[in-house]
Amino acid sequence: MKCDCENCHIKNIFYASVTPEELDRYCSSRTERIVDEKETIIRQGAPITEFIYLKEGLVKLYRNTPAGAQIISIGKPLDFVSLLNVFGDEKYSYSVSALHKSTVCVFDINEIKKMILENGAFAFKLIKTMNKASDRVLFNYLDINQKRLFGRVAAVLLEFSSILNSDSYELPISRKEISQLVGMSIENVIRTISDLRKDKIIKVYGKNIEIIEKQRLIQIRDLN
Amino acid sequence: MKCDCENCHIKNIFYASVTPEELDRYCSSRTERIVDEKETIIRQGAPITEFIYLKEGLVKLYRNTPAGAQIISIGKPLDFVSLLNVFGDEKYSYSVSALHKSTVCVFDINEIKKMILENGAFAFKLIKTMNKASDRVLFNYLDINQKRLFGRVAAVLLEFSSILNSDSYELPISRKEISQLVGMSIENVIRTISDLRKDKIIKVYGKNIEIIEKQRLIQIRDLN
DNA sequence: CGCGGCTTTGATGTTCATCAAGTAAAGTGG
DNA sequence: CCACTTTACTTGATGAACATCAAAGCCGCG
Repeated sequence: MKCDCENCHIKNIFYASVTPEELDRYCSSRTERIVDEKETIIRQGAPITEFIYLKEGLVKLYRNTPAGAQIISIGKPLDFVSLLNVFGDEKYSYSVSALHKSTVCVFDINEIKKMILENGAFAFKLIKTMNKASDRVLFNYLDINQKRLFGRVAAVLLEFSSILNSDSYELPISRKEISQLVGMSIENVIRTISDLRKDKIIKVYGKNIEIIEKQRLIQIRDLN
Repeated sequence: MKCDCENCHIKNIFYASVTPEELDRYCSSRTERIVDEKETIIRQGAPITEFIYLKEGLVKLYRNTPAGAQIISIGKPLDFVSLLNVFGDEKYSYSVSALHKSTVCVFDINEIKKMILENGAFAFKLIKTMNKASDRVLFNYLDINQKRLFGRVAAVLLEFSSILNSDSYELPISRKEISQLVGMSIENVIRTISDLRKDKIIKVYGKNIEIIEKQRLIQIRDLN
């Protein structure tokens, strides 16, 4: 398989200081895997043997708890999927599954480890990238936590608008999953969406969302 | 200043594969700083020029938001204080201040960067350690979020019991700070502590807490 | 066609924030 | 050291935000 991905983080990180042999090894240690919607990419509790990167599509990171499923983060293209604690732990503490048909790049984790050990520039850029990624997840969570129902739902709708780069899109997740993402009951999530519809801030046809009054939605997000 | 700290993470990380010159450089680039209770160690918004490590004492990581202060995590000895995004960002996105008189070890961030670039084994162990640390913060937050008032307060009381290694201790933080840590109102935090006292699960004299029925407190944490 | 899961709305009760008001404790200036 | 101010703490009362329960419609799938 050729290394033809323009925007690949790993490759760009690697390019900074790479010998031809290293690039060869990088290319041959990589495999692409296509996963269908709803397919599981990483299973909570499974041993960590791979380092995974989302080339295309959309995924959710979540974990099962005694109180039910909890969605930790939505993964966009060019995000690491092996986001948290890949090197610090033996087993995954969360699951990842595809929201759309997606393509992931898979490396043997020992290959990445080797690269870290042998190539300091790669190690440094990887630290930087992983730092940024886990920071984003944590602060997103901290932000959501300060908001109430309306603010949380507005934040989710705007986040997908930003990810999908459109004010009119098909929701990649169910109402129930929104409730698992914002940590509130499904009934109240639905009620909130209905209220936003009744106030003509959004239009809703099933899974299709159209943001009508973006400024008001942003206000609701920021003031609630 | 000598490198005499038995348990120092950085040093232990470094020992794995260290030349005498490297250890020398490590020692000379380190400075110890003693901070008083309530003194600020890191200020949100300040440029990141140092890499900081908590040798002794207790600190809080927090950030200021439009909705008020929010405590992100409590830092114990041997924790990194420069926990999140030290390499990924230009400025600190949170503050750190001392809850007790504390001792921190300070490195020039460029020295740490150099070590990463030049010593792969150091880089790998640092990644591992940072991964674990940010994981702990995130999952602690995810856990707290699934609990209600009683469970959250019980979790905080038990966490300090574990950190201070005793069932009878002086609370290192105020009631208000507990409320900023668990994300609930100060009045309800106080009410909850009072209720636990009335049920004879804990004894309270001002800042002094004595856990009487630890098993029940653990139950309250886990079932609420 | 019928079953199970997802969605929706209404009704009800719980959990929690907020307001109010007072006490205790800790810092401040004379 | 004392009067003064501020900050932390505490309890009660009220209403808002939210979860839960109930019932019904919808949709996909075997």
